[in-house]
Amino acid sequence: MSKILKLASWNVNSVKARGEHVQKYCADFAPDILMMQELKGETFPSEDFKAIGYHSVAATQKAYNGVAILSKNEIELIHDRLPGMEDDDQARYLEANISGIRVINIYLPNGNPVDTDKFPYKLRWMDALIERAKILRAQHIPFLIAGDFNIIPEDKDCHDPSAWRGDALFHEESLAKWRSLLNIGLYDAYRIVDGSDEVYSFWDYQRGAWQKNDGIRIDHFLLSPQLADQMIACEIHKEPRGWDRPSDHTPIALSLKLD
DNA sequence: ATGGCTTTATGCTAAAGA
Repeated sequence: MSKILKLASWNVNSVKARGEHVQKYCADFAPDILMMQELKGETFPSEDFKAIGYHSVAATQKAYNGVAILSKNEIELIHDRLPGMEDDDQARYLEANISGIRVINIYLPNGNPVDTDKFPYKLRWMDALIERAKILRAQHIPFLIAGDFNIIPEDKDCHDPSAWRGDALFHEESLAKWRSLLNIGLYDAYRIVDGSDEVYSFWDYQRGAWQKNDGIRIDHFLLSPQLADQMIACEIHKEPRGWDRPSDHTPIALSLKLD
């Protein structure tokens, strides 16, 4: 009898400001694992999630960044910073074993403006992620990388490609690193089933972007080959973006068949 | 007129997000 594991990833844009939304999402969708990014606070409200049946691990810092994993099953923390970026003081990486799977939650640097140090930092971070993924592939560990990648993979992943040319999210150098990551043998879960076009995961708060569906797909699940075989579904849950005082991102969800 | 956000913080302006 096989079991289904439901995972989701969501950039919440402050876990403090979005506490009720996260609780509602957990009640509605009941993910076994929820990965969150942009917690934006030094403390993580683990007790609030324990009260609804979730273990949690978090990497936090004051005001910026921050990532957390919630799980109904036990979590074995492996790394709370990206190997190869030991000097990085930004909270952007968690790696853990859950239910026999290596789960990696990332908040990949934005990289804008591209004429500042922020862009090379993004590229360096991606290089380290590629190296980490190569090691896990070589060890034949079934793993997935989920989170806010701050990468628009292709033209069809944004409403208006011309508006994003040269941006760090759509820059040739960023996309080259993205392709290197895929070429290790990872699969963009949303495209395994060739998910619908004009479905995005982020809409800017400004210029009526949500109302016009002027969005971008930058939140992703990358799967190692074995997990790609076990995938049942991958979909973007648009509803939370329409809630009152929402995050500017909406969750992406993945269902896996476990042996 | 049209579209002028949202969050955090040694706070009342600035920085960051994307």
